[in-house]
Amino acid sequence: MGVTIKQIAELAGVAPTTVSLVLRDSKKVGQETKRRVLRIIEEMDYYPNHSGKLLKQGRSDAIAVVSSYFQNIFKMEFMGGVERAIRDSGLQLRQFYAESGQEPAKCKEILFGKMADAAMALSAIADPGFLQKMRAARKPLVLVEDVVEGFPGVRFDNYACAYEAVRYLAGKGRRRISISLSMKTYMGHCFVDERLRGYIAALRDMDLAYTDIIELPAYDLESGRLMLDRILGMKEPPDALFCASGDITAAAFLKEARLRGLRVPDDIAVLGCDDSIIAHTTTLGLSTIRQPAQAMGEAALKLALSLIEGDDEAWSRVITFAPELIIRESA
Amino acid sequence: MGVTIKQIAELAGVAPTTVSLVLRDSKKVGQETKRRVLRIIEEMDYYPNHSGKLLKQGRSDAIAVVSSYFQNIFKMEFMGGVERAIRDSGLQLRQFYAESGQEPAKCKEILFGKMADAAMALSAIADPGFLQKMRAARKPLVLVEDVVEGFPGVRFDNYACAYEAVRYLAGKGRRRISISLSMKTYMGHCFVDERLRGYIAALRDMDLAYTDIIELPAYDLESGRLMLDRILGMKEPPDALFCASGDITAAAFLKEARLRGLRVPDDIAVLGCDDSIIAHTTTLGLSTIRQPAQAMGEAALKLALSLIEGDDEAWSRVITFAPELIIRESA
DNA sequence: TTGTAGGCGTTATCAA
DNA sequence: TTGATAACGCCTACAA
Repeated sequence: MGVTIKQIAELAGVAPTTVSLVLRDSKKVGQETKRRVLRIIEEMDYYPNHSGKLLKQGRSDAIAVVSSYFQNIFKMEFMGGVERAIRDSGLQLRQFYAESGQEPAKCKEILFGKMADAAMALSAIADPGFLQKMRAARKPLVLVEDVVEGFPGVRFDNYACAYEAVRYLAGKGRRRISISLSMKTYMGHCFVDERLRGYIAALRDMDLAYTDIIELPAYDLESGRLMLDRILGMKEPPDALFCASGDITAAAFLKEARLRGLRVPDDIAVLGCDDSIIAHTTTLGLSTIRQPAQAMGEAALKLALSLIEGDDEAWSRVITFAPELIIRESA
Repeated sequence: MGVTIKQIAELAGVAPTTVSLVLRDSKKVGQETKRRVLRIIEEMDYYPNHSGKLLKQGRSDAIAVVSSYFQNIFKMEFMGGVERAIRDSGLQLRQFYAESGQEPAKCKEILFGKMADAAMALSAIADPGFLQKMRAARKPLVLVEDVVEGFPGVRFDNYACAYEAVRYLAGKGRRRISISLSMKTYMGHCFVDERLRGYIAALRDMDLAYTDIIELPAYDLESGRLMLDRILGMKEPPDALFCASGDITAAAFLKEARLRGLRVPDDIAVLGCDDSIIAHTTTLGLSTIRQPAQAMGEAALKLALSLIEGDDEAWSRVITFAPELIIRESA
C-alpha cells in the first residue's frame, strides 16, 4: 500500500503519535525531532491517509452540493460563489448528482453516511417532515432555490422579480405583456409559481387586461426560437415579453427575431431574467433582471458553515435575495 | 455519534457481518434474516460510514478534478461531460482548488492521501519528472489541456485550430488577419504557444505579410472591448480578427463594434474560438472554431477510469481533439 | 447460513 | 517532550 504514519515513525525513530503531532505543527515536539521527522516525510512522499483521519475524527471535512442538473449557467455562477467562499475554510467540495426528485434521499445518504459534514441541495423539493428529521438529527442541510420557510435556505425573490418586470414594461408604455415559462417541466418548483403570481398580480395592479403565458418545453436555445414562432402566429401579439424562462431563451429570441425581421425593442420589448454571462454577450444589449447567483452561492456556503459550527439560530434562517433591474437595449 | 453497523446487528439479533452482507445484497443471507435487517436499517436511518468502509478497502471511490479557476465556461462544459460519464460508475466527483502553479502538488496530496483514486488536472503545467514519479507510484493522473507527450492526457489541437482559422479567413479574401491572445497571463500554457505558431505558419503558407498580435490582459468581456479600442487606434487596421482568446472576447467585441459603428463582417470579419454557449447566443451569429469541451470531459474521465482499472497502455495515452469550423454570420 | 476476530491508518488519552 | 494503547466503523478471513 502507501506509506503510513507508522513507517515514518519507525524511520525517524519515534512513535506514531509524535509524527501526528509534527503534522499538525504542535509545539509539544522538540525542534530537532520535528526537523528529522519532516525530512523523512518529505523523502518518503508521505501524505496522511484521509479516511483514517476522518474515521477517527468522526467528520468528513467536506461540503456536498447535490443537484439534478449540470452544465447549467446558474449552477456555474452559484458554484463560483461557493468555491470562493470555501477556499480558506480548509473544507473540500464534493458534487453529487441525484435524479430529479431524489435529492432528499441523496442528502440523507450523504449526511448520515458522513460523506460530507453539510449538504446544499439545489432546486430540491423537500417536505417539512423530512427537514424536521434532518434538523432533529443535526444534519446540516441547506436548500437553495426551493426553500421551506423555517428551515435553512437561500432563495431569490421570484415574485418580486416578475412583479418588477411587468411594472417596468408597463411604465415604458407597453400594454400587452407576455411571460414565458416552463410550467410542465418545472412543476412543483417554487420559482415557476412565484413568478407567475408576481406577473399576474402586477398586471392586475397596472390595470392591464392582456394576459398571455407562453409555455415552453425547456429553458434552452430551442425554446427561445419557439417563442418567436408562437408570437408570430398570434392574432394579437404582445408588445413586450418577460422571459421568466431566463436569459438563454431571451438571447435566442433576440437572435431569431433579428433573422426574421421582428424589431426589438420597437416591435416588441424583451426582458430577460438572470443577468448571467449570457446577458452580457448578446450583441443587442439584453435588458434583464439580475439574480445574484454568485452571492447566493457564497451565502449558501456560509449558512452551511454556521450550521456545522453549531449556530442554533441558523437552523431556521432563510436568506432572500432581491431582484435588480438591469436596463440595456432590448427593453 | 451516528448509528453503526453494530447497533443494527444488535437490534436485529444478528452479527455485524450479517448486516454487512445484507447491505451488499449477498445471497448467503436467509430471506427472513435479510428482511428483518433491512427493516431495522430503514427504521434507524442507518447508512454505512463512508470513511470506515474506505479505510478498510484502501480506496476512496472518488475522482478528483483539480483546477485553478472557476466560473469558467470551458470548465462548465467539460464538467458536464465528466458528470455524464461518471454517473453510472458509482464513483464520486470531488473538486479541488489549487493556486495556479500548485496543481501538481495538490494532485500529489490528493492521490497519496487517498482523497481520490484518480485526479484530472486542468491546465496544469507538470514536468515529466513529476509525471514519471506518479506513474511509478501508479497514481492515476490525467492532464487536461496542457498535456505532456507520453503521459495520460486529453488535449485540443490548438495549432490546427489557429491554422484553420487563418486559412478560412484568407479563403474569404481577407488579407490583414489579426489574432488576439493573452500571452502574459497564460504564459507557459501550451495553447497560447500552439495557437500562435499555427497562426504564423498559416500566414506564411497563405503568403500573407500582415502579422498582428493583440495582447490582452485576460479572456473576459473587458478584454473584448479593449480589442476594439486597439483596432480603432491603428493606422492599418486588420480586416479580420481571429479571437484565439475565446468566444467571450469575440462576443464582447461584436457588441462593442455595433455600438461604435464598426460593421461586422463588412469592415472586419470576426472568428471566435470555442463554440461555447456564448457563441450560440450572440445576436449576430458568431462564426467560431469548435472545441468539444464536453467530449473532452468524457474522454478525460474514461481515461482516468482505464488507469484505475489497470489498463497499462493508458499510461501513455494522449487523446487529441480536432477543431471544427462553425460558420455563422460574423466571418 | 451466521458469528468471531483482527486490522485498515489515524488520533486522543493517559502515562512516562 | 515523547510513547503506549485504545478506539473510530467497517470488511474479510476463517470458524462454527
